[in-house]
Amino acid sequence: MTTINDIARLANVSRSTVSRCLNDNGYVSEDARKRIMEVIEETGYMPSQSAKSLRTKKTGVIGVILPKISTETASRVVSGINDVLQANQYQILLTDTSLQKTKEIEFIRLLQSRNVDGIILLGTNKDQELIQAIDQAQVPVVVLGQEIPVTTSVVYPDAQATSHMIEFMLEKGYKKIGFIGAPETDPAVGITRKKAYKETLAKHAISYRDEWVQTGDFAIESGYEKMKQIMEESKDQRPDSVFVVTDNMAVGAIQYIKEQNMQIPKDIAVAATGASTLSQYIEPSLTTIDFLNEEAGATTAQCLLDAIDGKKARKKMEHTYRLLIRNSV
Amino acid sequence: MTTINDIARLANVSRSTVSRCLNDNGYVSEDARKRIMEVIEETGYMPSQSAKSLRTKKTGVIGVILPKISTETASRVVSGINDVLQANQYQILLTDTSLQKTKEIEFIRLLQSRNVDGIILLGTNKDQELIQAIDQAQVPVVVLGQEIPVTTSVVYPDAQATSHMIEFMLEKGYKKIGFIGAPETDPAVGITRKKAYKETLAKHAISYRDEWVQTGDFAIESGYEKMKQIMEESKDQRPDSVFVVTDNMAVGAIQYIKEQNMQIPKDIAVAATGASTLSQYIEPSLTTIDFLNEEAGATTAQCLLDAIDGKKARKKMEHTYRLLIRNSV
DNA sequence: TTTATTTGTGGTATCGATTCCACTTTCGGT
DNA sequence: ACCGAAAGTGGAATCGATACCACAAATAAA
Repeated sequence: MTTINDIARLANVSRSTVSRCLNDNGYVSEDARKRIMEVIEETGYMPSQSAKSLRTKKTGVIGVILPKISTETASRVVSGINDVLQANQYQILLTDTSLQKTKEIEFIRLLQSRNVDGIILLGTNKDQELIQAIDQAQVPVVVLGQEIPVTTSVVYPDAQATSHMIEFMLEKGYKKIGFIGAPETDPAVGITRKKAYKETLAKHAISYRDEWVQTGDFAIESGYEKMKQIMEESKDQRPDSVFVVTDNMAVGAIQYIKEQNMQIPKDIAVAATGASTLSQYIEPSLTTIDFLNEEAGATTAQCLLDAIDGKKARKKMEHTYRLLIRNSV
Repeated sequence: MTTINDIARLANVSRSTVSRCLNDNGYVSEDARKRIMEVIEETGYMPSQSAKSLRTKKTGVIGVILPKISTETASRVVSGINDVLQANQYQILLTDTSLQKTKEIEFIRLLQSRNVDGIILLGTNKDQELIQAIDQAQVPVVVLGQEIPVTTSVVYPDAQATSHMIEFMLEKGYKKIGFIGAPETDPAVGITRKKAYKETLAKHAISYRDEWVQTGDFAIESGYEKMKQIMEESKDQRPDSVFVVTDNMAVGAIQYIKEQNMQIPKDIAVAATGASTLSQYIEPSLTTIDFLNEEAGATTAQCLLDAIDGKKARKKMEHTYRLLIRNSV
């Protein structure tokens, strides 16, 4: 591997001059610059980032912690993050917790030892240990998807969007709205959305029925199971519609409903959250909440870059959303 | 930031001893080890990877070059890669070319300047410049998805699987099989699969008809367009089935067929490639080729690790596949 | 007891860059 | 013709680790 010393020797200058030339700071004569560039061209020299960042304390690398990469939401978010980072000459160091919460903390430490300039965490919980790890981090950390007090977080408008969708269903004439939620370990999805569902019903003086409400685990199969449970446990008084907190579970729910030879949305309407590709092409196409994941990722990345540049606002940013009205409601 | 020198000072030893202790090589007394560990615990010290890798020439980072991360195939492959790498203490440095071929070469250089220990490239072409860049790389490069002569490549059994699927269709009684392919810039998908289609027809003495064959651009919409073209250009003698080289385009094709009020597979059967989630839940569920992307990613990662360990076989590995027989054929 | 060998430790060079400082040369202004 | 500033360059310290080497102390073998 050729180093800056080789370049200096071949171009007959000192390595200080080469460095100055490459970083465009300080004075370098046209003559010297030309010779240096030629030698670099010939040798195909590339400066060692390890050496550079040892000296400058900057790596140009951002750590990203994901619950699961092979998920449409995650990969979309990463895509948005990447767009912004790449435009700013940063690269992504990827880690995947496989949904293990302890790994989130582990990776925050690992990434720091790898000298990343900042960390983006797709949040799945608000555990005290996690908050502490974030608080103690030596580099900026921005969280997407959960509101974390000690740092900047970009959150989805879970409450607002859920409420909006429920009201849309009410307007459409559905008054017996069921709900398939997620575990409370995930505050944003598990708690906030359910709370918004309940509150919106209350606001419109619609009674809440326990047997219409179930909690799934994000898997498509779980949507199927929970829908089945709702229907079986409420034979006397069935819901006329159901709001599901993820598209995937909604797909499972639809599968069950179809198997029972019921019509969507005539016999039972289904609304969901996520705007997955699948939601668009399933039969019937799903009315769902689009959280614009790429955009959210981009925003998060921009927040991190701002934080790195010292504009540490430690703010909470609520992202936008839109309702995709299709054929399931 | 606390460094190894701080630890040495606080534990009353030299930094050599701290290093030996941390890397478990050379002799360290129980007494010294205990003191060092205590100090490390107290300070939360983490060794700087920049310094470490400047010295050792190893970063523990693998560069991954993707055509597009927000794609089910890519994210699945990355998931498989990550499983293997994480188990071996490696991290992924992610880059995304947004399908620009020049960026592949750019990233090969960029990743090297970032001192990655190896590179995995999800191949989209076999251009001479790319092959040259791979050949000149200073670190092992393993390519997935295209056969590149100068290095180890893991390839999907495009020909075999396509042929298998066409024969399955023939057995089912479809003799007028159309084809929606991809551009020839992608040799594996664009050339190999089409060649296998033609050869399999020939083998069974079935004539090939130009107006039943179209080339799309991977997008769902393009599948729709190309299916439309086939149907409109062959009004006199329509195909009774079509093989599509990606699931997404098949989804588009199905959409068009449904719009024409034709039945699948009764009026026209559709077979595809990719085993996407979508293919499973669309109506009718797609008969498709599953290339087991996670597994392919894992295999590729393992090949790279082998290459890093000096077992540079420079071999071609053909991955497995399976046919998923569902309801569209 | 003497001689090897094992165990334990610190000193120092090194990896490949950046950056500050000192020094020389060139040049414009008076 | 002189002086001060700008332009151009190299030397040396530094970043935070590793690893080789020399050496001392403890232990084992003769």
